[in-house]
Amino acid sequence: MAHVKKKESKPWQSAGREAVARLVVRNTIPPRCFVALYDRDGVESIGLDDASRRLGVERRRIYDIVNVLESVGILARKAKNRYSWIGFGGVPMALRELKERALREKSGLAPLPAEELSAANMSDDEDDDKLGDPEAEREGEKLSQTVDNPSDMPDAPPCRLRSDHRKEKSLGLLTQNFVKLFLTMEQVSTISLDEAAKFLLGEGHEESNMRTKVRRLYDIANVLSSLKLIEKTQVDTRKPAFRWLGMAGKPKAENGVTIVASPARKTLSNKRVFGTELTNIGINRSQLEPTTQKKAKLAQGGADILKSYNVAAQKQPGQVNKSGFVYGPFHPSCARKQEPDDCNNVGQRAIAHDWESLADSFRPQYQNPDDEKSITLSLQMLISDRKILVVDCAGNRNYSMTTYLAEVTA
DNA sequence: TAGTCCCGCCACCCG
DNA sequence: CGGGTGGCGGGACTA
Repeated sequence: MAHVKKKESKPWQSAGREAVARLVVRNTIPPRCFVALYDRDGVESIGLDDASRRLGVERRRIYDIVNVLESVGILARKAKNRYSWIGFGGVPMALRELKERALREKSGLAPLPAEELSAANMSDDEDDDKLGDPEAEREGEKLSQTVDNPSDMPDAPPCRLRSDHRKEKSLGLLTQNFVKLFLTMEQVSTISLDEAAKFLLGEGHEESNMRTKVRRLYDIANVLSSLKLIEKTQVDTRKPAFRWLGMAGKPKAENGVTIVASPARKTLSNKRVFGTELTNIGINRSQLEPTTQKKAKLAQGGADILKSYNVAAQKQPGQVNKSGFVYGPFHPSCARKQEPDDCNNVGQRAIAHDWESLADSFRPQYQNPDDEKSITLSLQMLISDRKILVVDCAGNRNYSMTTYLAEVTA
């Protein structure tokens, strides 16, 4: 549709804008901040307004992030302005689903049941609920935004061309297609955004389309990088490429304890040799279907994807009852006001695995100044699946940092 | 200078 | 018509 935009340059956008001014105007957050905010116990429902307010960014930015997160199974849309948090437990199944679909697309097999609903046949709501739980799906019927057959003629063909066009260019679908590229390429371990754009755009694309697509891929890649699903590598001096990490980017020891990576080595220690991850399947990239054909096949809702694990993923074993913890001497009101890209104080579990950094940056305020002397935060962190226990130097008082951070960011 | 990505306009859709 | 959503591309910034 390529609407024509005539945007006047804002004064603060002019070439003479100072760097300081840009810092003030800057209105984005790293996606990891979003995840850091919500990836913990007790988070089940996410409001976009709430996210926008708590992260201090404009709503528009939230849309981009949640669309990508939804595409990889971390979020599920429940209703307008509301998402349910699935967490990283939802990623493996979402990836499996994507992989399976990519395989079927490649082999020309009949689509999965959910795929039989092409984007053209699917209402927005079905699409929205593709990652949702059964509860949300039932709710979806009430929230239906169907655009099918808006006319009064029962036999009239559905009129949805524009929405289809919009949908097929959606960031969510682009994310899934981008991920599928990783899941189906074999002979190369990395892919540049230019390459990805060419695959996703197909032949005969204009330069402007390419630029736009690459812009969007940057957006997506940044989110996926923050999730540690991919990592940026430098193929040559200028052209970066991205390598698939998959769930390998989320190290877990066999006993289920999250491995702590130090800030200095985390970018390396979290790596996994490409080609060994479960999600990397062997398909020659050259065998990828023509993009036009692929688009049609990819335009599916996948309403069955996460139904089964959605709820289960939110309640993982090994969790400690939150009520079993008591607050330490910290005052929960120590606000999380730091640099926009500093999310450590919001608490992270699976994205950064950077607990040491978290400990370093954690600066609690003490209700009683004497406590600061008596309680040295050695921050031994006993990490269960979703809990961090902060043990004081005496070793006899445990505080739930997760609980604490929940309060801080509330 | 190419790569990166912030930023917000505005089209689209629905109630 | 208003509000939610999000595609899109200009252009500032960075390496």
